Amino acid sequence: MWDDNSAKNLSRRERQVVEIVMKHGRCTGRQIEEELPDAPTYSAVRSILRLLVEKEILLKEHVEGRDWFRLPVAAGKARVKALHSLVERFFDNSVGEAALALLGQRKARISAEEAEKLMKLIQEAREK
Amino acid sequence: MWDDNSAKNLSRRERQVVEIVMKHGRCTGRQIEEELPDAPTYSAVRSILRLLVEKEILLKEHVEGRDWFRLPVAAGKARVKALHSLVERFFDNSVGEAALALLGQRKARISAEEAEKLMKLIQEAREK
DNA sequence: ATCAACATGCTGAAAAATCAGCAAGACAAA
DNA sequence: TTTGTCTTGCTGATTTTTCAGCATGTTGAT
Repeated sequence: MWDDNSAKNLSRRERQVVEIVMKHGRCTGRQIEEELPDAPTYSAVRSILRLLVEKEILLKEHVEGRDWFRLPVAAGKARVKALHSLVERFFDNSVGEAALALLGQRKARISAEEAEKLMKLIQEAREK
Repeated sequence: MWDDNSAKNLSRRERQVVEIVMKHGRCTGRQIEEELPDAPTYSAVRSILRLLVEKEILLKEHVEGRDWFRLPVAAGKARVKALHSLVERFFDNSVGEAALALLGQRKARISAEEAEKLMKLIQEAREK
């Protein structure tokens, strides 16, 4: 299910960094430094990033004198993968149950546009 | 949002163990040893379990001469928590986006009953 | 009661992860 | 050019995690 480069085998800090990158799509080292809980020095952040790039878990692009880090796969794919894994592990592969849990949260708020798209998806996913 | 006992701050091995426990609801040390990738000795597994219990991330029940480990919260709550965490981490807290990703999967199939409930939830979550 | 086959907790060593300091490169302004 | 501010990679020390060995406790069969 998960190969060795997968998020499953990352250390705590590595995981935190990858999650930040996932959230934004792409980040600079400084951005990560800001968002990291109990942030260490920028040097330390760079060390972790260097490791992650070496392991090919992130890739680095040098643009206008700055390094940008992002996932080798499209962010969208990575997210879907994470979601899929969670549904498998905790919801016995039931997309419906997971969706219910997700939208059933009291503070769940979605835009009108999203609501419309969701309605359409539900119709499509509905078993005939 | 997350206190120090949260899954967010677990080390690699700790996380792996907690995930196995989550999957089964409750396990013995031997079960965990079996399912752990690159499993170390049983002693090592016990050490990790001892740590997790100490941190109150798992709790231990002694039944018929064996220790059983499980989550302190009910499985249902743990699921919602995991889902919530994923939405926070990967979807920038957007329930709508996560729901779209979830239901947008090609193989997503839901029952008519679920579809109905979901429609209702969407109406409720929709921003006026 | 004795033995074998388990289970368990503790301990300290080994390995991995984390981190700050430092030197150096790029760039812009003075 | 010189200065100041940003960037980056590397290094090795510190801290955390991981692990196996060992002593002890429990269970159940003979």
